[in-house]
Amino acid sequence: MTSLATLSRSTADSPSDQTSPEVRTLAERVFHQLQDAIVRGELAPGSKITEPGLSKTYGISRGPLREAMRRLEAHRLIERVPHVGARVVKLSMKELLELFDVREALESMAARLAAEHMSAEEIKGLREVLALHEGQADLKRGEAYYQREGDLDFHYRIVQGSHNKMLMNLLCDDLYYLVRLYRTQFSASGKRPQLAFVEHHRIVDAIEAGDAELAELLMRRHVSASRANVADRYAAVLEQQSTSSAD
Amino acid sequence: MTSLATLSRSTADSPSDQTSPEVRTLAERVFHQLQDAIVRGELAPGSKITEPGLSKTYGISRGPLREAMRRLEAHRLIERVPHVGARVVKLSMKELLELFDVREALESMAARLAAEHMSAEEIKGLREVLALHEGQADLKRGEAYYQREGDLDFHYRIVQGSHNKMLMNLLCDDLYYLVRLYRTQFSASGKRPQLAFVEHHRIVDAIEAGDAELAELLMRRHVSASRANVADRYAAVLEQQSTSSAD
DNA sequence: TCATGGCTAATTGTCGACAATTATGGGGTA
DNA sequence: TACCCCATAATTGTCGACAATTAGCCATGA
Repeated sequence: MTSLATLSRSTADSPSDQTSPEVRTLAERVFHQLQDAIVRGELAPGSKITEPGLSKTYGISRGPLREAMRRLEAHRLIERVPHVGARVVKLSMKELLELFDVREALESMAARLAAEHMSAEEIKGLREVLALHEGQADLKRGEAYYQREGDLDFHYRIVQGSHNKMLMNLLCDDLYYLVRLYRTQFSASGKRPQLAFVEHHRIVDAIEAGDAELAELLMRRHVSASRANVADRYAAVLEQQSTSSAD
Repeated sequence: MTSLATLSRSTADSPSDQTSPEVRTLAERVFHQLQDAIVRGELAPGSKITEPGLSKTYGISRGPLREAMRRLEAHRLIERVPHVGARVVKLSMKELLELFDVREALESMAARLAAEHMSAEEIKGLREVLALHEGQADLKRGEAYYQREGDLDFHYRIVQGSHNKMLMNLLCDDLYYLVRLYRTQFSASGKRPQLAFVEHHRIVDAIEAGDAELAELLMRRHVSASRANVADRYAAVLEQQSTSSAD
């Protein structure tokens, strides 16, 4: 039972007949199904998706399917060209770094607002999330899958603690799905769990103390460090490629 | 000839038969038409919009119309409830202040990136925009319509100067339309044009000097001051209401 | 008078078919 | 052999009709 499931949409076990809570229309259901399929990597990044194909796969007509695809396009999970077709988005390293810049801006603001508006119960829940993930990290130190999902769990809580609905929509409904997509696409192996944990704790400390400026600064550094980590790894890969095969 | 028209979508004079540049499908055309109609206030905020009604108004079938409405929903210009209907979004003061917080986060980041990446020609264009608006502000000091549109023009340039496509999409395609909607909804009369001009110039100075941190800080204060201005005016209105009519 | 029940009308959701556009492949020519 | 043009096929865009759900209204009863 993934802890993230309690926060994000219901990630049911059986992907076909999930009678989700408030999913009352075919278009919405297939939207969530496609969203999951893309984020999980079942639909390969860059692969072309065709309306008749999906229509047969999911057993629905092209009408609601097109509406679902419109929503996916709005969430930047697929890219469409009129009269040509749609394909699953494929994040380049440049776009990934852009995504980190946006996250840095929005999440630092979220941390600041969270320090101002989070209730005692919310902070308590936040600490519980941290404790839970710490235990998991002890159990499976190398395998970082749960840890990474838990990382998003943590960020989810912060954003919700900001009590800013627009921020919640932007981050939770849009950007975090792109983050998850990136993690499957690049098979991101989080290298620095201990560091991230320490940073998480300090952020919560600042929030609990009501120190908005400090919370903002720490979250900013946290995201920035994550970005630098990705950039460094990418540079290393490029270096290795240029040495192994003379360009 | 509104200067903003050169940057945003083509805001044609005749709203009916605008054969826009790259608008190759009915759904896209009616999307832009509806977007303009909402932002201009022709479709009143909070008013219910019905599919058969719009279908007759724009002379198209409900299929492409629904896709256009999906896009409007994704851009937060309309709100839909399954099986019930859609209505034009009506920004509450709370949501407006939330919007300002998001703008503060994103635009300060944009200014920082602009200071790092903007080319000499782009900065030159930015200065020209400022000079143009300054002349306009001299001509019509009280009436702030052009000035306000020009204000967005300035911010547009900064965001584009960031060379961050994700940032550009978020701000230019989504948030700025909400800003324009707010200005028509609240008939925002910009009170502080001189102050804004000074702030704009200082931001450009920082960008030209390549001082990313300063540009970020100044833009942050600029948006924050604008937010405070709105909040103060709103508080004043509330105060006046509570004194005139005993609540 | 007010609450409740069902009925009607309107709107939204879904579907299948047709039209328009684009990609693809083969054939012909320089 | 390489390039260009055209015909075909597949996909996307659009439309009208039918089914499902909802809101409003009127009648009925306490």
